[in-house]
Amino acid sequence: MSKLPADFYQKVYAVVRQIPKGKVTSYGAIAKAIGSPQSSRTVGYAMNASHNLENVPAHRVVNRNGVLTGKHHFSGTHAMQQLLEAEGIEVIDDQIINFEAHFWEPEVLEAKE
DNA sequence: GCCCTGACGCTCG
DNA sequence: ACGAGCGCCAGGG
Repeated sequence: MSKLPADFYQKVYAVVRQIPKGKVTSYGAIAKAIGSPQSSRTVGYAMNASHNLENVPAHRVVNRNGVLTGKHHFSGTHAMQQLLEAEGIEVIDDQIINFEAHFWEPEVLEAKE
């Protein structure tokens, strides 16, 4: 029942929206938080749709290497990097410096079966 | 209804 | 240690 694909998106948005300023997380962490650690790809896919939502700071979401893999999908070329730097996160060559220090692990949402 | 693509991640060579 | 390939889920043509 609550396993609808659309629900998957909502979960992703919910987690990303909870990312505090100056913090970042990875697709895999979100995927795991929503109960689908293997759906890391789908998480990124959901982020693409989240572009229409302002409540979803997609620029705070990077891959497990701390690389701005999705910056290419942003408005400009370094728009994502600019946003992260504005929050105090140092980004060089699409790579977040001290990624671990800025890493924020999302809380696991309770799946309502 | 089938095939391909995609903002990832892990395993194998 | 590095590179290539496969698996995962969902959407679009």
